[in-house]
Amino acid sequence: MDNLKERVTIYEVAKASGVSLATVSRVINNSSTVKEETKKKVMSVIKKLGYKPSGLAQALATNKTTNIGVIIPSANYVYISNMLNGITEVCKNRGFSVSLYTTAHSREDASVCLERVIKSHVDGVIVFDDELNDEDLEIFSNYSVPVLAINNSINGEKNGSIAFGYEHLFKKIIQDYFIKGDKDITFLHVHNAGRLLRRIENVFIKTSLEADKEYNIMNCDDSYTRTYHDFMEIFKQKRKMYVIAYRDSIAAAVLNAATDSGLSTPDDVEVLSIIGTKYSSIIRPQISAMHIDMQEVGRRAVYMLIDLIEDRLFERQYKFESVYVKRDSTKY
Amino acid sequence: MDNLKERVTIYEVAKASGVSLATVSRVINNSSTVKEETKKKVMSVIKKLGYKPSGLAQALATNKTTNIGVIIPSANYVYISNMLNGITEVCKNRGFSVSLYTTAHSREDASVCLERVIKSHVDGVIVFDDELNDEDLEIFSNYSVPVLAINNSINGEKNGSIAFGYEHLFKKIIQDYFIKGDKDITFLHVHNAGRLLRRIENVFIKTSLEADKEYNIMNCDDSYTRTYHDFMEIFKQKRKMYVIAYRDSIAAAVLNAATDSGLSTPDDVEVLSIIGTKYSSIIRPQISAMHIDMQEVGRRAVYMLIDLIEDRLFERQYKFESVYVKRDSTKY
DNA sequence: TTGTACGCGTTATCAA
DNA sequence: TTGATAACGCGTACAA
Repeated sequence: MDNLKERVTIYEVAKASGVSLATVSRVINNSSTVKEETKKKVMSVIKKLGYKPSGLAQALATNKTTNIGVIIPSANYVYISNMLNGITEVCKNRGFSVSLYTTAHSREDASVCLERVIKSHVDGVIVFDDELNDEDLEIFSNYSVPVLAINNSINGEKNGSIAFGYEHLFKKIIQDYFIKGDKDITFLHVHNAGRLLRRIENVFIKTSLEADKEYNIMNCDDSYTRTYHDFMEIFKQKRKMYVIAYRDSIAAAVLNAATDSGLSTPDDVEVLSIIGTKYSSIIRPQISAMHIDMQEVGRRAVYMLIDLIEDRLFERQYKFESVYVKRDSTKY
Repeated sequence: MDNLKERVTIYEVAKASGVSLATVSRVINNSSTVKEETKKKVMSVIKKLGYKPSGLAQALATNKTTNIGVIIPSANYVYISNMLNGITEVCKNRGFSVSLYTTAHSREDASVCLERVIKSHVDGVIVFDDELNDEDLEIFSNYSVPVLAINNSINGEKNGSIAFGYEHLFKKIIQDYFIKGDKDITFLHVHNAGRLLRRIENVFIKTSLEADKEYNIMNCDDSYTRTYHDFMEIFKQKRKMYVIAYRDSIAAAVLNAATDSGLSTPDDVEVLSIIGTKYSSIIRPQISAMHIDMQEVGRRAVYMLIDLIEDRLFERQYKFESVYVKRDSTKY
């Protein structure tokens, strides 16, 4: 047991196989032609010594890390981990490794996070954190790090973006409900849940005003338990509601509270989830929700980013349109 | 807009502030004492030029990357993303970055994955993938990379491990049910779901034999939809079952199928989920499940790994005991 | 086909 | 308190 086994370097391989380190380098990179004989010899020495090139030194020499950074607010949400899975899948196939950075909704945090990404020399960054603004992201342009922004606008030569089409569909759902529905609509406002929610909230307000309808905005914690308890109270008084929730777990809190208060869905209480996941159809009653395949978003993001890195991304913008799946939590 | 802005190096900072690069290095590392005056000058130049030290070059020089690798089968499961969140949280506070590697249940994949981790020069690895065996993990010892294995045994000087206490509790639950329960128990066997499930399955078989009870093992896909459909068929014939599912979504599939087949829970159908998450209590009927706080596991893993890296981890083993929470999907 | 020598951006060990 | 200078492990012109 060598417990202080030092890393084998290219130099030792060279010495052991009686060639120069340049030749070893050629062998491991399959670059210029090396005589078959020496190649075999070198390879066998590499195997025998268990030599693995240092990614660090390679990166320093080539100015490429084959490492991409992923910035997310938190790894804790289902739709984010779906996306993460798509990202890691493609990265693995394309020979990139993934570095994870979370901002956790804190502004001070964000700048520290960005600094670290710069330091780490990633070849490119996928940003899925709409609390980061253009100014924040500009730092990447300053260090010429390509950025692919998901659900977040960004300008610059070396950047691309993936947009989510929620607003248009959302507006249609609301308008449709104004025509056919029989309840006031309550929008659950979550503090610090990102700009996407705020944008949708604005669409909600605008659409309501245009249709000359009553509407309610209600503050709500981003926690299943708290929301459940809040609605247990609310349902003591209000017995008819159409509630718009940001995510499935919040929607489930409302639905469970309704059921536990003896209300029926969708007759008394209707709930729409904005960001649907697989849990939309697992939870009963099944939740009507808007869906975007986040795993596919993750995959696409990597494809685009790699093209960006290799300077051949021509379509800088990509849009994922959401799909509305009506289930049992709403009438329409 | 400089769109080909080169990275500023320590050398340029030195030149611009009229000192040697050694002094600049001292300033950024707060190492040996630098005259306050020159220090200020250098710092202002650093700010003006927007200099950020290259993590790569630092790592090469110091042989420390402040980067840890995390190996997981997939990012797509709730309990894994919970753990991931704990990991990233602590890493951020301790100044480490996180590189994510997934094996996705494929053996060929695994070795490629391990190679990459070695190449990337991480200071340590957290392995949460119980399909990786000791032999696989030995590669890390060979390159003296400290490993913290979660739910996976590992030996060696530079290693630590976190174990999950599921078996003992599970055995008690089963034995208890044999005494009070009124149904045969069916264990859902998922192909390739890891050794944890296999271990628990073995406990199940052994406990059943000891108690001289009937038991059933049933093959099952790791998919909500498929399992749901399978059980819709099963419930046409069998009307009384106690089912043990690996995770919440599978448990939910059984429960929903039961409900949709007109069966009642827990009178007709009882379901136990082995790895409970927050969805255990969101899904209705609420799922009786065994729980381990995976976020805390993630945090602890990082603490232990960093201690390992810094050679001061004295308690090499840590065990998280699971807790059984009886909810509405079982009688006991 | 192979080897020499320099560069990548740092840290660290000497002297000064 | 500072400045040369040698590592760190590799890629790559250029020369041979």
